Amino acid sequence: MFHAPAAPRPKKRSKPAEDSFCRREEATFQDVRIFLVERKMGRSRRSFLTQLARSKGFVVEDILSDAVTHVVSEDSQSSSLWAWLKGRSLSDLSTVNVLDISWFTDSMREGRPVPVETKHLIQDILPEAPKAAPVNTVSQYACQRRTTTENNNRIFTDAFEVLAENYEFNDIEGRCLAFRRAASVLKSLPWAVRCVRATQDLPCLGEHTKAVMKEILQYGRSFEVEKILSDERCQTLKLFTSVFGVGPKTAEKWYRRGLRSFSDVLAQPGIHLNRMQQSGFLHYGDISRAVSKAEARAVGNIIDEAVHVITPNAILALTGGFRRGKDFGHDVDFILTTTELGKEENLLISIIESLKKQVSRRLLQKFGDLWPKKATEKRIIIFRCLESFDVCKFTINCKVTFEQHCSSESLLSRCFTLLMQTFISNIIVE
DNA sequence: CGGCTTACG
DNA sequence: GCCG
DNA sequence: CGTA
Repeated sequence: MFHAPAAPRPKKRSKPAEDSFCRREEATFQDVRIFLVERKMGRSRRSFLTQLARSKGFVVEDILSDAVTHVVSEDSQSSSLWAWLKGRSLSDLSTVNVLDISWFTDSMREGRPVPVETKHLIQDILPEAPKAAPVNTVSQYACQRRTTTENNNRIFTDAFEVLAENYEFNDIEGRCLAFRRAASVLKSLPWAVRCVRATQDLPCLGEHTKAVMKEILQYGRSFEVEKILSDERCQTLKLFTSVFGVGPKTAEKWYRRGLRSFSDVLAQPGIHLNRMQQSGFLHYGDISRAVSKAEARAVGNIIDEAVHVITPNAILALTGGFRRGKDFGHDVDFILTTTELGKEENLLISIIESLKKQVSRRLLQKFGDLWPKKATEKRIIIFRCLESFDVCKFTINCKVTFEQHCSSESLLSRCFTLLMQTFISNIIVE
């Protein structure tokens, strides 16, 4: 064990405690002026430590002023300490050493102020970066913003989307994009904008967008937007582009031919619809209708079955809007994960083949007498099948669309009868 | 003043 | 239109 | 050109 030295230490630099070194000019260490933070330390311990330090020739200040060089605290919760320090109107906090009690005890032990080391420092947790910055800082990049379920700024985003669409119809892509971005930023806010000043630090909002917002805040409507909405050409182009397979160019072409309605288009002898547009008209109602969460889950179950026949260990997870808690969506997103590298090879193709057969089988069971006369599988399109994505070792990003025409009301059949847009994305192997 | 996502059918 |  |  350790034993106390038999003889007292020959000569410590200790001074008699009763001597008063309270006065600065008599202290040994003139350039170190300590302030002890009472919080968490307590008044009695503070006064004890003050006396101790002064007895050893240290300067201890009673009040926190610009004269203080070393602030010592027992409160290791730096955020609250720094918040308190910032509240004391010191001229320059950055020149003050903010120290743990360990610096003080080390210094007492040594009988002199020990050099300040990193271990002694109580550092401010990123000078108000995590506290104040996120409150009104919104990334200019959509992928760095939260995707919210709520849109607290619909009055503005609806207006922006009208303007964006109008610029798109007029082939002004830049401005179109700008208004889409502005709408996207406002959609990401967890709060409703009440005055233009509140948009001060938001990205993608500039002179024009803010003017529109100001107008809406003031009058509840935008003159510019209303003018667009009342425009016949815009209305017609909007109608035409609502058909799957019909974009701004085709819509414009039809409009210029004098066509104004679907019947005009369908009755027009010279118009030949491509496959996409044929599907678009054929399934117009189904495509327009939202997909419910129950339908999304049902679609998931069906795909899940097919997946497990092929790769029993693979995991299919709902993602996208439904995973975020949305009740309705326009598509259904999944992430399919395989357990081993290589298992994803041809998986998507196999699943699609399997689903094709399953669709036929199920519909045959359910509508045996109708099959295959009325319910005919039309096609399966694989839109994308890529091997890329930095974040994963391997991914397949694939959009699968297949359609099935059938007129049943049942949930199961609706999964197949509506144009089932299933976004099987990111087949990930980690 | 130029750029504004990218790939596929 | 907004941004770098 | 249209879709995702």
